Amino acid sequence: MSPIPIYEKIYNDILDKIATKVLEPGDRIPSETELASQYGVSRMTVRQALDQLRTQHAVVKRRGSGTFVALSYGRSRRLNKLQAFRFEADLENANVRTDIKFQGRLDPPSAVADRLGLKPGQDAIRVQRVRIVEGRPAAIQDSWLPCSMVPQLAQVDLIDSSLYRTLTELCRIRLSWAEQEISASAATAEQAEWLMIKPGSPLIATTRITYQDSATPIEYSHGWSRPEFPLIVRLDA
Amino acid sequence: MSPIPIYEKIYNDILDKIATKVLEPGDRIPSETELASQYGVSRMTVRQALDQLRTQHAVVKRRGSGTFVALSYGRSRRLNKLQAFRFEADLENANVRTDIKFQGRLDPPSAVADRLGLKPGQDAIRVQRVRIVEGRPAAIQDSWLPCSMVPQLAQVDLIDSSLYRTLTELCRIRLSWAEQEISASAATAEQAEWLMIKPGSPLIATTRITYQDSATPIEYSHGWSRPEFPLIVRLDA
DNA sequence: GAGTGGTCTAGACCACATG
DNA sequence: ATGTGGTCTAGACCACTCA
Repeated sequence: MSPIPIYEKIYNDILDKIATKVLEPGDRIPSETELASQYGVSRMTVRQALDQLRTQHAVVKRRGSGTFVALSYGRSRRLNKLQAFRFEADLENANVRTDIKFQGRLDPPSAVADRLGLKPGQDAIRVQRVRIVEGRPAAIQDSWLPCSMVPQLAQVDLIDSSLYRTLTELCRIRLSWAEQEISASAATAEQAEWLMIKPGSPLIATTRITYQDSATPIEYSHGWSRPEFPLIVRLDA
Repeated sequence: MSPIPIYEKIYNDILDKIATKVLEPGDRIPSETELASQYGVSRMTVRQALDQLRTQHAVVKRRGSGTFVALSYGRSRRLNKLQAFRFEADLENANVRTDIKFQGRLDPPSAVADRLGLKPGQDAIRVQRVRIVEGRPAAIQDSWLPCSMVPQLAQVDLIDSSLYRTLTELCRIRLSWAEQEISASAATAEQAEWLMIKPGSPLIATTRITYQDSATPIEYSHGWSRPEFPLIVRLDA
């Protein structure tokens, strides 16, 4: 069997057609039977591709009527995908710079060791960054990772200053899921200085644990963003 | 064919077994082949049930090894489900009271009319509430709804003070999905008074549009919560 | 009535994990 | 070597929508 499943190919083909505007929001896509004969596969295989598209809200199915490109596709999947970890992902056309405040190996505080499941004596790597959008400081990101899993991270230059890209591309680590807590806080003196705002100003405060697989934490991080950079979440019934 | 699909029954059966601790986190559930013969159905039907469970993170599949009850099931699906709209949903054992500050029919400001897709002259209903948890004010919720869709809402008593329950149970409206923007803000004088905090204190600020179906808005709302009541989001690869 | 998606069958071969 | 889940087939009948 070919290395990539057929339904994956069908899925990608349709996603491409949406991205390149061959299929536009509201358009009907070929019926399941039609796609099956086009690709020379059985209908169940086509359905597998369409199910995947539906889960991601790329298409909407209407029984008796057809399958349609979702109206809102392209917007509104900001935070539900792990991809959103890349700070840049939501700011595609923006000019993003990064100021690395600290990067190195440390004995982690106990709160960090707990979240990462580290035993006493095991080191962690801390990466502390300020993200700058269009010349203005926008967010502070403070990440901790188990040293044993990514030893090289203590010295290496981050690809594009992106921890996400460095982990996936350089360290070959597959990020799987994350739990993120979102709150608000008043800027401390240091945060205020880094973000060029007044101490006490409200900030979006996030805490995140990212997992490699169902239960192995790979990153524990805190973030503080200026309110002009809100998070967007899509909720489903 | 029976009114409810077979895979739905299998799905519910397994979910029940998890809820009643017959199956505990980490346990292996019967193999697909085994379930197929137990229920007297084909394997594809069983897979449909299991896929549904996996999408909801109730189970984890491991190729060559089996299907297992997820370790974290029960926690961590807080904000991803529309059900989370019920303010109480995340505070199950907490004592929640509600102070209704305003409930009635109004000519909506243009920002509200825009989001709800109202034409000039069409009224809206505003419901402004303060949620009180364990005797302490926790959040302000300010909702706007199209009067034409829920005219009775102007006078009726909210079921349990829950807009979510009133809409679904009394108005028979099926909420479908929502887009929520999360930011932070400093408490105004009025907000500070209602929440019994100091003016200028940081608050979690949310803006939400809830839809009845793929594109019909039914609610536009703002919320301000004290930071002690963070939101939790699960992100997937 | 013709076409669509929803459900379901009874098989098959494969890649992978574990003993 | 055995058993698991991953992929796939070539059909089938049903419920629904729309012309």
